[in-house]
Amino acid sequence: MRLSTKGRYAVTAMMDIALHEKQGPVTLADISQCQGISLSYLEQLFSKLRKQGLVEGVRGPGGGYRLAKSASDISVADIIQSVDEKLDMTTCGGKGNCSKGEKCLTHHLWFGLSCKLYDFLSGIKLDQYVNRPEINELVKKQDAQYGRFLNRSPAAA
Amino acid sequence: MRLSTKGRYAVTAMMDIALHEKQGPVTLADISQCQGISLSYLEQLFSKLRKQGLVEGVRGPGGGYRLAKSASDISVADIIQSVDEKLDMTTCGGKGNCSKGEKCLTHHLWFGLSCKLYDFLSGIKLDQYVNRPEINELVKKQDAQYGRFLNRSPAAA
DNA sequence: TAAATTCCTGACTGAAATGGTCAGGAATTA
DNA sequence: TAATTCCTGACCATTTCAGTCAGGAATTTA
Repeated sequence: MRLSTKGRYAVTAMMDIALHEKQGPVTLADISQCQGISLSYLEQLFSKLRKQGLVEGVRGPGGGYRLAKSASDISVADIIQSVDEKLDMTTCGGKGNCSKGEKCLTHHLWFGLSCKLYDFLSGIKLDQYVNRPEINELVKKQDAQYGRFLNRSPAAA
Repeated sequence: MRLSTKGRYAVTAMMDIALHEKQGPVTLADISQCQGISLSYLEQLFSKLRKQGLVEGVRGPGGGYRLAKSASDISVADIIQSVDEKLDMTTCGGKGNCSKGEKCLTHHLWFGLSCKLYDFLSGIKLDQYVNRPEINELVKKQDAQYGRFLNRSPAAA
């Protein structure tokens, strides 16, 4: 199992897109500036997110990334697994052959922990935060601050 | 937040001690052999666990490490925090000044996630696994396999 | 058609964390 | 005194993190 800032960057970026779904595709350049993440690093992360079918890219002016499924179908676990590989803490991958073909002493601990952690993170979907009033306040304020979506044609949405 | 194999090593080692509490102090050499963790690396981890008051060392022959509190008072969160620093996923340390003095877009997400994750891992105590029959089967089998606690004086316990 | 925009890919890099090695000292027991 | 075990600190190879750079492909707009 791995849970680092890499996964946090990915979730943060996905949140940014989810919060601006109505405005059409979101550019990585915007996310980079507003969330303080290097553009090239974002490109690496989105390459993985795209391959996992979480986002789709739109090229050309007015393009960017948009969610490939509904925000209610994208969980934190999905995102972290896309960039961080796995949420499994057993050494045996759940097979139970960790110690000379048998389960090691801590197999039950790690297996149970992995399952619960996965269930927990799977239960947190992007849309749970999109419609909160206090967050939408923040979104408006910060979009104005950075001048996002000012010269965008309405057709893009 | 960090959740890597380092924390898993620490929890695994603590579990080993908890499972052998009745036999007296457990040597790092035994843990190293049975759990497949480098002895010197264990020494580094236990230096931190000791400083956090989770274990106490007993020097000299017949020595080793024992739990400094009851197994029911030691959680997975305690152990991971001892070696891995923190279980906080916010960039601001919970202060809410992540974006120019205000909360960043994902503050609520990370703050809530950190709290829930901490509650979750805090709820898992070492003793939950010690008394399970299927685990005690494993312990006996593996202790025999490695010849643990054979030439130990009863006084040690 | 030309230019601008944006995604997309791959190679490369410095810094940090991981996981481990080694050497040696301190306390305790036999 | 000798053996055992904790304890400390320095050191090291490898991997991961996070970012840079260069350049190409698709698309839109002028």
